[in-house]
Amino acid sequence: MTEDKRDTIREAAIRVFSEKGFHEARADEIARAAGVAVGTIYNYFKNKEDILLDIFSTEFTERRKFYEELRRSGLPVVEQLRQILAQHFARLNQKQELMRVLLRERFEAKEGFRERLTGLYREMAASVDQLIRQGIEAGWIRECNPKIVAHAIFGIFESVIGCGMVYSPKEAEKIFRDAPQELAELIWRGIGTERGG
Amino acid sequence: MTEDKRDTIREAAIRVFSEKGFHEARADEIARAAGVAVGTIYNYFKNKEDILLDIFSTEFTERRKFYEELRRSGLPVVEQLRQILAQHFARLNQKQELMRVLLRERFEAKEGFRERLTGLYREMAASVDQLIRQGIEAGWIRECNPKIVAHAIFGIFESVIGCGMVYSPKEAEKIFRDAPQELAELIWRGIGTERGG
Amino acid sequence: MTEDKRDTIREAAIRVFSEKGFHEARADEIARAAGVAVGTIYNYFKNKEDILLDIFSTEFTERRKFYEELRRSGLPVVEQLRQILAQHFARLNQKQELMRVLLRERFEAKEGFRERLTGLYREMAASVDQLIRQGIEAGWIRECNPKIVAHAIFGIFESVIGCGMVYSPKEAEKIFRDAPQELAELIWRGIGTERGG
Amino acid sequence: MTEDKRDTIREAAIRVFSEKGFHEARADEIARAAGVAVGTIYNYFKNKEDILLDIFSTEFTERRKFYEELRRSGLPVVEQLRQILAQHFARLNQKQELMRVLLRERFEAKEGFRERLTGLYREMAASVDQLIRQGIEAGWIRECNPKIVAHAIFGIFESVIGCGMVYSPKEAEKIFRDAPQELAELIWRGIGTERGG
DNA sequence: GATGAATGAGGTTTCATTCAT
DNA sequence: AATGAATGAAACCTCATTCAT
Repeated sequence: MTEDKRDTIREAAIRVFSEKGFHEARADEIARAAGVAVGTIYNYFKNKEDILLDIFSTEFTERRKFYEELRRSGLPVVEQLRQILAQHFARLNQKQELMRVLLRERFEAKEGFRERLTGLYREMAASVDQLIRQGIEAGWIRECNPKIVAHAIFGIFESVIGCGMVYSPKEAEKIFRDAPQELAELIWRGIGTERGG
Repeated sequence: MTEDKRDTIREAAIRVFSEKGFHEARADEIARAAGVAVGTIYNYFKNKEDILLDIFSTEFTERRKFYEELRRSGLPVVEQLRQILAQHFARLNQKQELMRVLLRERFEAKEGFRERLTGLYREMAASVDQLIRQGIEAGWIRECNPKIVAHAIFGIFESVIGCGMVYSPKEAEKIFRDAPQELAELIWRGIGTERGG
Repeated sequence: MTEDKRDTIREAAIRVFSEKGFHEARADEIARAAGVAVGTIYNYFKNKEDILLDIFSTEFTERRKFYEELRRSGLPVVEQLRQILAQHFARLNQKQELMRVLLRERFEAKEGFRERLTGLYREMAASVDQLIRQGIEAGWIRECNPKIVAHAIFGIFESVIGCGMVYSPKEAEKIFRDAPQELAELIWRGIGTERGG
Repeated sequence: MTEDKRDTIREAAIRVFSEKGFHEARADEIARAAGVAVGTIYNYFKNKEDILLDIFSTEFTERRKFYEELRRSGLPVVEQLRQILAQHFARLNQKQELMRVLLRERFEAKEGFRERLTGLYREMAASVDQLIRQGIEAGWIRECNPKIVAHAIFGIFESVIGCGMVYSPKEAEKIFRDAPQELAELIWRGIGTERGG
């Protein structure tokens, strides 16, 4: 099946981008990592940037789906937020390479390309923003600027990836293990009301 | 004076890197922005990477100095942390372009280069880490993993820059204005004990 | 076949190097001479220097093979030397451009590169050196310092190329025609014993 | 005195050219070797090429003077040739760096520049050529093509320099010591008549 | 006359992308 | 659909030369 090959290439690209960064990643390295010829990449993607965009939109499509399901779930707001945190921390562990790529290349600057990335980003933040608003209305979350706080929460997620790139694998492993609890605690205390969290 | 020229070039590079990102920034664009010829850049810097490294180490040297002065100040730990937050938020506003560069290029991956950057990063995080430990001992900060929390705090700072890059200038301005209070609040609630903060 | 292309590029480079000298030869000129794009050169050679090295080692490999065959031929020493002279003079005519390159660039000085060239050179001289020693033992060649004389013989060969570069083509042609006899005579008288040569 | 400075620079250039070759020699390296600023070089020489040309013409002017004095000396032809050999071998030892430069850069190819160098070269060869003709007429030198032989003699001189560049300093020293006798012998036997040499 | 910081033309090399097989 | 050799635009950087001091 043809979608298979596209996936293979994307996954290979994630590994290479994660290792070298988008700009230092060479097309033939991605090809080698994917076990195909360079030319094959261009049968499935318009160009290198297109792979990166696909990585982002694949991930963000999944997230969007998750947010929508959550929204339709009818669960209490606090529980929804709790699940978002849980979900994010889980992915940080399971998909470290992907997360590195998303973290690093999120501000990729080429004309027209960045707009699409930031668009995806804004949309994702908006979901959390909305949830926070509802939490405030419901009295579970203290009065705050939901947009700023939503981004701060993502900033906290990203700090974990950052640690993973800055410390030795051994130290990083410890951090990855403890971060979910630590940071969920930080966030809940940070945004909850006295009766909430 | 010759240090002037080096500064001029570094400042110009910050503007261009901030706009285009390190990899998309062309040497002659930096030169034009600095009002010098391309060759002149290379009289002051070994290569393009060397400029980026200089940007980081100039900034991080300043930060280190600030941390050290603070440490020697004898101020209570909470006050020290408060000043660090204040200082960081102030810089976020005053030096947006510089902060963008630091945020974006912090994981630049070229062999040997990344090690130096991450070294600077670790060192900076260690200062805050230590402060948190002292805060815990003094009973102003709740029991937590200081390393993880230190990085989370930087993640929160960075989320502001991220906002600045994702939203329109007008929206960004609002965010930059409100973020310091909002996020200081988030952090204090997040890490303080009941009696602290 | 892919070896074809490498050969084509090497031959083109010989023509350009011979005309302009290694340093004045531009990569795109070599490409044009080879009828390929610049990039193609770098699919077959690491860099410009690598082409030059390849020119030398291709030629010197051939020479070495010739010397070895001769050595195994069981021919009398004098006959072997005679054939070496004949062979060299023949090549001076047939491969003037190549010989110019070998003459000119033989002392190319870049770190690590020169060592490889001079190594090839020493080896070639050693073959003749050894032959001269045998000739002395056999009584066909007068007592002399074989190493110095071996190099002198190569110096004599090279003087022909030098002529070819210093005089007009018409004059050069005459020189190339007469040099073999003239110089073989010079050499035999110079090194032979009364009964030898 | 101003001629002093010009000499200083030329001598420094000889050292650097001899070490690195003309093309790899940097202007500021020459300046450093001469103990002057780069700019100073250009007060005395039009450009880098001009220094090389000056090296050649200084040397060749001296040689020409030597040849002319010899010609006017009224010495027998054989003695004149003997002195030329002696003189050349002496210089090989005393001015090794200079000789290396002359050997290496003699075919330097830049348009218009090479013509001037080869002109100097032809002229020098012509002197020996003429001497050989006289030697033939006088019956001291065997019938031969004087132009070819003249160049061969220079080729033999040059082979000594070549040795000096190819072998270790220790080996080279031995060669330099023995070469004059060895090669004078080679030349005399090579070109002399039975009663001559 | 001496200086050396500034200049900028130009060369080597890389690497994303194409396209004939 | 897959291949990978060929392409050539484009970027970094060098370094001979200049000229204001």
